[in-house]
Amino acid sequence: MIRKLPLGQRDRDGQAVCPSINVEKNPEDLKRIIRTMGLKVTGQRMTILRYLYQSPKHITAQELFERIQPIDSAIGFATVYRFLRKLVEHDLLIEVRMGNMPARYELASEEHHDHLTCIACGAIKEFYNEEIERLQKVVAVEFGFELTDHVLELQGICSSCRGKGYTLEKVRSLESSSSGMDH
Amino acid sequence: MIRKLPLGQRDRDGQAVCPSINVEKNPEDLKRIIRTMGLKVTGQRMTILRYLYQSPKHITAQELFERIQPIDSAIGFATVYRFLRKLVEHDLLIEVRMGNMPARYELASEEHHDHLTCIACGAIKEFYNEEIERLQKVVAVEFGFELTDHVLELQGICSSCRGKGYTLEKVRSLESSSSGMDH
DNA sequence: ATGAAATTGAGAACCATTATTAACTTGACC
DNA sequence: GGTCAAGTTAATAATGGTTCTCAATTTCAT
Repeated sequence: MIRKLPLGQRDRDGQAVCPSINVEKNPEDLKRIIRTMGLKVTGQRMTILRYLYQSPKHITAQELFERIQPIDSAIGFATVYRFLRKLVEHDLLIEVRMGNMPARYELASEEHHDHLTCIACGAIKEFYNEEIERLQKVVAVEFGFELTDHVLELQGICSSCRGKGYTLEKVRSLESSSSGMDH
Repeated sequence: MIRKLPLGQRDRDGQAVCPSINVEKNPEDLKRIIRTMGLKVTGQRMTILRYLYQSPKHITAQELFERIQPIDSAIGFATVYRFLRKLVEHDLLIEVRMGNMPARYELASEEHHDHLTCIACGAIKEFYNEEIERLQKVVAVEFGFELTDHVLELQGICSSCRGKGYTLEKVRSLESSSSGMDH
Protein backbone atom coordinates (compact mmCIF):
# COMPACT_ATOMS: atom_id res chain seq x y z
CA MET A 1 0.00 0.00 0.00
CA ILE A 2 1.29 3.40 -0.91
CA ARG A 3 1.09 5.98 1.79
CA LYS A 4 2.48 9.45 1.56
CA LEU A 5 4.38 11.02 4.41
CA PRO A 6 5.46 14.65 4.54
CA LEU A 7 9.02 15.01 3.38
CA GLY A 8 11.54 14.79 6.14
CA GLN A 9 9.28 13.06 8.63
CA ARG A 10 10.27 9.80 10.16
CA ASP A 11 8.06 6.84 9.42
CA ARG A 12 7.95 5.10 12.77
CA ASP A 13 6.37 7.79 14.82
CA GLY A 14 7.52 8.22 18.34
CA GLN A 15 10.30 5.74 17.78
CA ALA A 16 13.82 6.65 16.92
CA VAL A 17 14.87 5.82 13.41
CA CYS A 18 18.49 6.35 14.24
CA PRO A 19 18.94 6.50 17.98
CA SER A 20 22.62 6.84 18.29
CA ILE A 21 23.79 9.06 21.06
CA ASN A 22 21.91 7.90 24.12
CA VAL A 23 24.70 8.98 26.37
CA GLU A 24 23.31 9.40 29.87
CA LYS A 25 25.08 12.56 30.91
CA ASN A 26 25.28 13.14 34.64
CA PRO A 27 23.73 16.33 36.00
CA GLU A 28 27.10 17.90 36.70
CA ASP A 29 28.10 17.58 33.07
CA LEU A 30 24.85 19.16 31.99
CA LYS A 31 25.29 22.04 34.41
CA ARG A 32 28.80 22.65 33.22
CA ILE A 33 27.62 22.75 29.63
CA ILE A 34 24.94 25.30 30.45
CA ARG A 35 27.32 27.46 32.48
CA THR A 36 29.92 27.34 29.75
CA MET A 37 27.41 28.97 27.47
CA GLY A 38 27.14 31.82 29.96
CA LEU A 39 23.60 30.86 30.97
CA LYS A 40 22.01 30.16 34.30
CA VAL A 41 21.14 26.62 35.24
CA THR A 42 17.41 26.05 35.42
CA GLY A 43 15.28 22.96 35.69
CA GLN A 44 13.89 23.51 32.22
CA ARG A 45 17.31 23.71 30.65
CA MET A 46 18.46 20.62 32.49
CA THR A 47 15.42 18.70 31.31
CA ILE A 48 15.77 19.79 27.71
CA LEU A 49 19.49 19.10 27.60
CA ARG A 50 19.15 15.75 29.33
CA TYR A 51 16.48 14.79 26.88
CA LEU A 52 18.54 15.90 23.91
CA TYR A 53 21.31 13.53 24.90
CA GLN A 54 18.97 10.56 24.70
CA SER A 55 16.65 11.71 21.97
CA PRO A 56 16.68 10.48 18.41
CA LYS A 57 18.50 12.68 16.00
CA HIS A 58 16.76 14.95 13.55
CA ILE A 59 14.13 15.95 16.05
CA THR A 60 12.09 19.09 15.46
CA ALA A 61 11.44 21.74 18.09
CA GLN A 62 7.80 20.71 18.17
CA GLU A 63 8.58 17.04 18.66
CA LEU A 64 11.06 17.85 21.37
CA PHE A 65 8.51 20.03 23.10
CA GLU A 66 5.86 17.33 22.94
CA ARG A 67 8.16 14.69 24.33
CA ILE A 68 9.32 16.88 27.16
CA GLN A 69 5.80 17.82 28.20
CA PRO A 70 5.14 14.53 30.03
CA ILE A 71 8.40 14.96 31.93
CA ASP A 72 7.89 18.57 32.94
CA SER A 73 4.46 19.67 31.88
CA ALA A 74 5.16 23.26 32.79
CA ILE A 75 7.76 23.86 30.09
CA GLY A 76 6.56 26.26 27.42
CA PHE A 77 7.60 25.90 23.83
CA ALA A 78 9.08 29.38 23.76
CA THR A 79 11.61 28.07 26.26
CA VAL A 80 12.39 25.11 24.05
CA TYR A 81 12.92 27.32 21.01
CA ARG A 82 15.00 29.81 22.97
CA PHE A 83 17.26 27.18 24.40
CA LEU A 84 17.64 25.38 21.09
CA ARG A 85 18.72 28.66 19.56
CA LYS A 86 21.32 29.12 22.25
CA LEU A 87 22.62 25.60 21.77
CA VAL A 88 22.94 26.13 18.03
CA GLU A 89 24.63 29.46 18.63
CA HIS A 90 27.19 27.76 20.82
CA ASP A 91 27.69 24.92 18.35
CA LEU A 92 26.38 22.22 20.65
CA LEU A 93 23.52 21.51 18.32
CA ILE A 94 23.34 21.44 14.57
CA GLU A 95 20.30 22.78 12.83
CA VAL A 96 19.36 20.86 9.71
CA ARG A 97 16.93 22.43 7.32
CA MET A 98 15.28 20.49 4.54
CA GLY A 99 13.14 22.32 2.05
CA ASN A 100 10.43 24.26 3.80
CA MET A 101 10.07 21.77 6.61
CA PRO A 102 10.58 22.76 10.22
CA ALA A 103 14.21 22.75 11.32
CA ARG A 104 15.56 19.53 12.77
CA TYR A 105 18.25 19.32 15.41
CA GLU A 106 21.03 16.94 16.25
CA LEU A 107 23.88 16.98 18.73
CA ALA A 108 27.03 18.38 17.27
CA SER A 109 29.14 15.99 19.30
CA GLU A 110 29.37 13.64 16.37
CA GLU A 111 31.47 14.06 13.34
CA HIS A 112 30.22 16.24 10.56
CA HIS A 113 28.03 14.54 7.99
CA ASP A 114 25.49 15.33 5.32
CA HIS A 115 22.05 13.91 4.68
CA LEU A 116 20.35 11.75 2.13
CA THR A 117 16.57 11.80 2.37
CA CYS A 118 13.98 9.55 0.81
CA ILE A 119 11.22 11.73 -0.63
CA ALA A 120 8.74 8.88 -0.37
CA CYS A 121 9.08 7.53 3.16
CA GLY A 122 11.14 10.30 4.75
CA ALA A 123 13.98 8.05 5.89
CA ILE A 124 17.14 10.00 6.58
CA LYS A 125 20.58 8.52 5.97
CA GLU A 126 23.79 10.20 6.98
CA PHE A 127 26.96 10.14 5.00
CA TYR A 128 30.36 11.70 4.93
CA ASN A 129 32.46 11.97 1.84
CA GLU A 130 35.88 13.39 2.34
CA GLU A 131 36.40 14.19 -1.29
CA ILE A 132 33.20 16.22 -1.49
CA GLU A 133 34.23 18.13 1.60
CA ARG A 134 37.61 18.88 0.11
CA LEU A 135 36.13 20.01 -3.20
CA GLN A 136 33.80 22.39 -1.42
CA LYS A 137 36.76 24.10 0.12
CA VAL A 138 38.43 24.29 -3.25
CA VAL A 139 35.37 25.92 -4.77
CA ALA A 140 35.19 28.48 -1.96
CA VAL A 141 38.84 29.35 -2.32
CA GLU A 142 38.43 29.78 -6.07
CA PHE A 143 35.86 32.47 -5.38
CA GLY A 144 37.91 34.10 -2.66
CA PHE A 145 35.49 33.00 0.06
CA GLU A 146 36.36 31.85 3.51
CA LEU A 147 34.06 28.88 4.01
CA THR A 148 32.06 29.07 7.25
CA ASP A 149 29.38 26.50 6.67
CA HIS A 150 27.74 24.35 4.08
CA VAL A 151 24.58 22.41 3.46
CA LEU A 152 24.50 19.35 1.27
CA GLU A 153 21.26 17.50 1.10
CA LEU A 154 20.63 14.74 -1.37
CA GLN A 155 17.11 13.64 -2.10
CA GLY A 156 16.10 10.44 -3.72
CA ILE A 157 14.00 7.34 -3.46
CA CYS A 158 15.32 4.54 -1.30
CA SER A 159 15.45 1.01 -2.59
CA SER A 160 12.65 -0.11 -0.32
CA CYS A 161 10.28 2.54 -1.67
CA ARG A 162 11.35 1.87 -5.24
CA GLY A 163 10.43 -1.73 -4.57
CA LYS A 164 6.99 -0.55 -3.50
CA GLY A 165 6.52 1.17 -6.81
CA TYR A 166 7.40 4.73 -5.89
CA THR A 167 8.77 6.90 -8.64
CA LEU A 168 9.51 10.61 -8.72
CA GLU A 169 6.31 11.19 -10.65
CA LYS A 170 4.21 9.19 -8.23
CA VAL A 171 5.58 11.04 -5.21
CA ARG A 172 4.98 14.38 -6.90
CA SER A 173 1.42 13.59 -7.78
CA LEU A 174 0.76 12.41 -4.23
CA GLU A 175 2.22 15.64 -2.93
CA SER A 176 0.08 17.90 -5.04
CA SER A 177 -3.12 15.89 -4.67
CA SER A 178 -2.92 15.69 -0.89
CA SER A 179 -2.95 19.42 -0.27
CA GLY A 180 -1.72 21.62 -3.05
CA MET A 181 -4.65 21.57 -5.45
CA ASP A 182 -6.75 24.63 -6.17
CA HIS A 183 -10.13 23.02 -5.52
CA MET B 1 31.30 51.15 7.75
CA ILE B 2 29.90 47.81 8.74
CA ARG B 3 26.30 47.24 7.88
CA LYS B 4 24.41 44.04 8.30
CA LEU B 5 22.12 42.70 5.63
CA PRO B 6 19.82 39.77 6.09
CA LEU B 7 21.36 36.61 4.75
CA GLY B 8 20.54 35.92 1.17
CA GLN B 9 19.53 39.44 0.29
CA ARG B 10 21.17 41.22 -2.53
CA ASP B 11 23.10 44.35 -1.67
CA ARG B 12 22.19 46.65 -4.51
CA ASP B 13 18.51 46.86 -4.01
CA GLY B 14 16.30 47.04 -7.04
CA GLN B 15 19.27 46.38 -9.27
CA ALA B 16 20.19 43.02 -10.62
CA VAL B 17 23.30 41.55 -9.12
CA CYS B 18 23.48 38.93 -11.81
CA PRO B 19 21.12 39.80 -14.62
CA SER B 20 21.82 37.04 -17.02
CA ILE B 21 18.85 35.75 -18.87
CA ASN B 22 17.11 38.80 -20.25
CA VAL B 23 15.74 36.85 -23.12
CA GLU B 24 12.77 38.72 -24.55
CA LYS B 25 10.42 35.86 -25.20
CA ASN B 26 7.69 36.58 -27.70
CA PRO B 27 4.10 36.19 -26.51
CA GLU B 28 3.58 33.01 -28.52
CA ASP B 29 6.45 31.30 -26.75
CA LEU B 30 5.04 32.31 -23.40
CA LYS B 31 1.60 31.01 -24.30
CA ARG B 32 3.02 27.74 -25.45
CA ILE B 33 4.89 27.36 -22.19
CA ILE B 34 1.75 27.97 -20.15
CA ARG B 35 -0.33 25.60 -22.25
CA THR B 36 2.30 22.92 -22.02
CA MET B 37 1.87 22.98 -18.28
CA GLY B 38 -1.81 22.23 -18.79
CA LEU B 39 -2.86 25.69 -17.67
CA LYS B 40 -4.99 28.35 -19.22
CA VAL B 41 -3.39 31.45 -20.64
CA THR B 42 -4.26 34.55 -18.64
CA GLY B 43 -2.94 38.07 -18.63
CA GLN B 44 -1.50 37.59 -15.16
CA ARG B 45 0.44 34.51 -16.11
CA MET B 46 1.76 36.19 -19.23
CA THR B 47 2.92 39.17 -17.22
CA ILE B 48 4.58 37.07 -14.56
CA LEU B 49 6.28 34.78 -17.03
CA ARG B 50 7.40 37.65 -19.25
CA TYR B 51 8.84 39.36 -16.21
CA LEU B 52 10.61 36.23 -15.05
CA TYR B 53 12.46 36.02 -18.33
CA GLN B 54 13.98 39.45 -17.81
CA SER B 55 14.24 39.53 -14.07
CA PRO B 56 17.41 39.09 -12.08
CA LYS B 57 17.96 35.63 -10.75
CA HIS B 58 17.39 34.69 -7.15
CA ILE B 59 14.29 36.80 -6.86
CA THR B 60 11.84 36.14 -4.04
CA ALA B 61 8.09 35.85 -4.50
CA GLN B 62 7.66 39.13 -2.64
CA GLU B 63 10.16 40.97 -4.81
CA LEU B 64 8.57 39.59 -7.93
CA PHE B 65 5.16 40.63 -6.72
CA GLU B 66 6.32 44.15 -5.96
CA ARG B 67 7.98 44.57 -9.32
CA ILE B 68 4.97 43.31 -11.18
CA GLN B 69 2.56 45.58 -9.35
CA PRO B 70 3.48 48.69 -11.39
CA ILE B 71 2.95 46.70 -14.59
CA ASP B 72 -0.38 45.20 -13.66
CA SER B 73 -1.51 46.63 -10.38
CA ALA B 74 -4.40 44.22 -10.12
CA ILE B 75 -2.28 41.10 -9.69
CA GLY B 76 -2.60 39.62 -6.23
CA PHE B 77 0.25 37.91 -4.48
CA ALA B 78 -1.72 34.70 -4.18
CA THR B 79 -1.60 34.51 -7.95
CA VAL B 80 2.14 35.05 -7.96
CA TYR B 81 2.72 32.34 -5.37
CA ARG B 82 0.36 29.97 -7.10
CA PHE B 83 1.95 30.40 -10.48
CA LEU B 84 5.48 30.16 -9.10
CA ARG B 85 4.54 26.85 -7.51
CA LYS B 86 3.24 25.58 -10.82
CA LEU B 87 6.40 26.65 -12.59
CA VAL B 88 8.55 24.87 -10.03
CA GLU B 89 6.36 21.79 -10.28
CA HIS B 90 6.92 21.72 -14.01
CA ASP B 91 10.64 22.30 -13.67
CA LEU B 92 10.64 25.64 -15.40
CA LEU B 93 11.78 27.38 -12.27
CA ILE B 94 14.19 26.33 -9.58
CA GLU B 95 13.42 27.11 -6.00
CA VAL B 96 16.49 27.92 -3.95
CA ARG B 97 16.16 27.91 -0.19
CA MET B 98 18.81 29.32 2.06
CA GLY B 99 18.46 28.88 5.77
CA ASN B 100 15.15 30.26 6.96
CA MET B 101 15.04 32.99 4.35
CA PRO B 102 12.21 33.24 1.86
CA ALA B 103 12.59 31.01 -1.18
CA ARG B 104 14.32 32.48 -4.20
CA TYR B 105 13.59 31.55 -7.77
CA GLU B 106 15.56 31.29 -10.95
CA LEU B 107 14.80 30.03 -14.41
CA ALA B 108 15.74 26.44 -14.89
CA SER B 109 16.71 27.09 -18.49
CA GLU B 110 20.33 27.40 -17.50
CA GLU B 111 22.62 24.63 -16.61
CA HIS B 112 22.49 23.23 -13.15
CA HIS B 113 24.64 24.94 -10.59
CA ASP B 114 25.00 25.35 -6.85
CA HIS B 115 25.36 28.45 -4.74
CA LEU B 116 27.99 30.11 -2.62
CA THR B 117 26.62 32.84 -0.38
CA CYS B 118 28.39 35.54 1.59
CA ILE B 119 26.90 35.64 5.08
CA ALA B 120 28.00 39.24 5.50
CA CYS B 121 26.82 41.04 2.36
CA GLY B 122 24.49 38.41 0.92
CA ALA B 123 26.24 38.19 -2.45
CA ILE B 124 25.42 35.00 -4.27
CA LYS B 125 27.91 33.24 -6.54
CA GLU B 126 27.05 30.30 -8.70
CA PHE B 127 29.32 27.41 -9.37
CA TYR B 128 29.30 24.02 -10.95
CA ASN B 129 31.73 21.30 -10.05
CA GLU B 130 31.48 18.19 -12.08
CA GLU B 131 33.39 16.07 -9.61
CA ILE B 132 31.09 17.02 -6.75
CA GLU B 133 28.08 16.15 -8.88
CA ARG B 134 29.56 12.80 -9.73
CA LEU B 135 30.39 12.00 -6.12
CA GLN B 136 26.85 12.80 -5.05
CA LYS B 137 25.57 10.16 -7.43
CA VAL B 138 28.11 7.72 -6.08
CA VAL B 139 26.96 8.36 -2.51
CA ALA B 140 23.33 7.86 -3.47
CA VAL B 141 24.07 4.62 -5.23
CA GLU B 142 26.00 3.37 -2.22
CA PHE B 143 22.87 3.77 -0.15
CA GLY B 144 20.64 2.23 -2.78
CA PHE B 145 18.93 5.54 -3.50
CA GLU B 146 17.82 6.81 -6.85
CA LEU B 147 18.88 10.45 -6.75
CA THR B 148 16.09 12.85 -7.66
CA ASP B 149 17.42 16.16 -6.43
CA HIS B 150 20.09 17.76 -4.36
CA VAL B 151 20.89 20.98 -2.61
CA LEU B 152 24.42 22.17 -2.08
CA GLU B 153 24.83 25.55 -0.54
CA LEU B 154 28.15 26.86 0.63
CA GLN B 155 28.30 29.77 3.01
CA GLY B 156 31.27 31.91 3.69
CA ILE B 157 32.67 35.39 3.77
CA CYS B 158 33.68 36.93 0.49
CA SER B 159 37.05 38.57 0.07
CA SER B 160 35.54 42.02 -0.08
CA CYS B 161 33.79 41.59 3.27
CA ARG B 162 36.85 40.03 4.83
CA GLY B 163 38.69 43.14 3.71
CA LYS B 164 36.11 45.22 5.57
CA GLY B 165 36.84 43.34 8.76
CA TYR B 166 34.03 40.83 8.76
CA THR B 167 34.65 37.58 10.54
CA LEU B 168 32.31 34.73 11.40
CA GLU B 169 32.15 35.98 14.97
CA LYS B 170 31.35 39.53 13.93
CA VAL B 171 28.57 38.44 11.62
CA ARG B 172 27.09 36.22 14.33
CA SER B 173 27.12 38.96 16.92
CA LEU B 174 25.49 41.36 14.48
CA GLU B 175 22.83 38.77 13.77
CA SER B 176 21.94 38.20 17.37
CA SER B 177 22.15 41.83 18.45
CA SER B 178 19.93 43.08 15.66
CA SER B 179 16.99 40.93 16.59
CA GLY B 180 17.69 37.76 18.46
CA MET B 181 18.50 39.05 21.94
CA ASP B 182 16.33 38.35 24.96
CA HIS B 183 15.65 41.92 26.13
C1' DA C 1 -22.06 32.87 -28.27
C1' DT C 2 -22.41 29.47 -24.31
C1' DG C 3 -21.23 27.41 -20.16
C1' DA C 4 -18.36 24.16 -17.54
C1' DA C 5 -14.13 24.42 -15.61
C1' DA C 6 -10.20 27.11 -14.44
C1' DT C 7 -8.53 31.28 -12.53
C1' DT C 8 -8.57 35.38 -9.96
C1' DG C 9 -7.97 38.93 -5.86
C1' DA C 10 -8.75 39.77 -1.26
C1' DG C 11 -8.26 38.47 2.89
C1' DA C 12 -8.32 34.85 6.28
C1' DA C 13 -5.78 30.98 7.82
C1' DC C 14 -1.65 28.46 8.68
C1' DC C 15 2.63 27.17 10.70
C1' DA C 16 7.16 27.72 12.40
C1' DT C 17 9.36 30.83 14.90
C1' DT C 18 10.22 35.09 17.72
C1' DA C 19 8.92 39.01 20.73
C1' DT C 20 6.57 40.79 24.88
C1' DT C 21 5.68 40.97 29.54
C1' DA C 22 4.78 40.37 34.22
C1' DA C 23 5.88 36.93 37.53
C1' DC C 24 9.36 33.94 39.12
C1' DT C 25 14.40 31.94 39.77
C1' DT C 26 19.18 31.98 40.15
C1' DG C 27 23.43 32.87 42.19
C1' DA C 28 27.01 36.44 43.50
C1' DC C 29 27.62 38.93 47.40
C1' DC C 30 27.02 39.52 51.94
C1' DG D 1 20.92 31.49 54.69
C1' DG D 2 19.09 36.13 53.20
C1' DT D 3 19.04 39.89 49.56
C1' DC D 4 18.40 41.43 45.14
C1' DA D 5 19.86 42.58 40.43
C1' DA D 6 20.04 40.18 36.46
C1' DG D 7 18.46 36.29 34.04
C1' DT D 8 14.63 33.18 32.98
C1' DT D 9 10.03 31.63 32.36
C1' DA D 10 5.01 30.54 30.58
C1' DA D 11 1.50 32.32 28.27
C1' DT D 12 0.26 34.68 24.73
C1' DA D 13 0.57 37.94 21.02
C1' DA D 14 2.95 38.95 17.01
C1' DT D 15 5.55 38.02 12.83
C1' DG D 16 6.62 36.56 8.17
C1' DG D 17 6.37 33.51 4.48
C1' DT D 18 3.22 30.83 2.29
C1' DT D 19 -1.23 28.57 1.36
C1' DC D 20 -6.26 28.23 1.51
C1' DT D 21 -11.13 29.90 0.85
C1' DC D 22 -14.55 31.63 -1.81
C1' DA D 23 -17.36 34.46 -4.55
C1' DA D 24 -16.71 36.78 -8.81
C1' DT D 25 -14.56 36.69 -13.23
C1' DT D 26 -12.28 34.77 -17.30
C1' DT D 27 -10.91 31.22 -20.55
C1' DC D 28 -11.70 28.23 -24.27
C1' DA D 29 -13.73 23.89 -26.33
C1' DT D 30 -17.84 23.38 -28.36
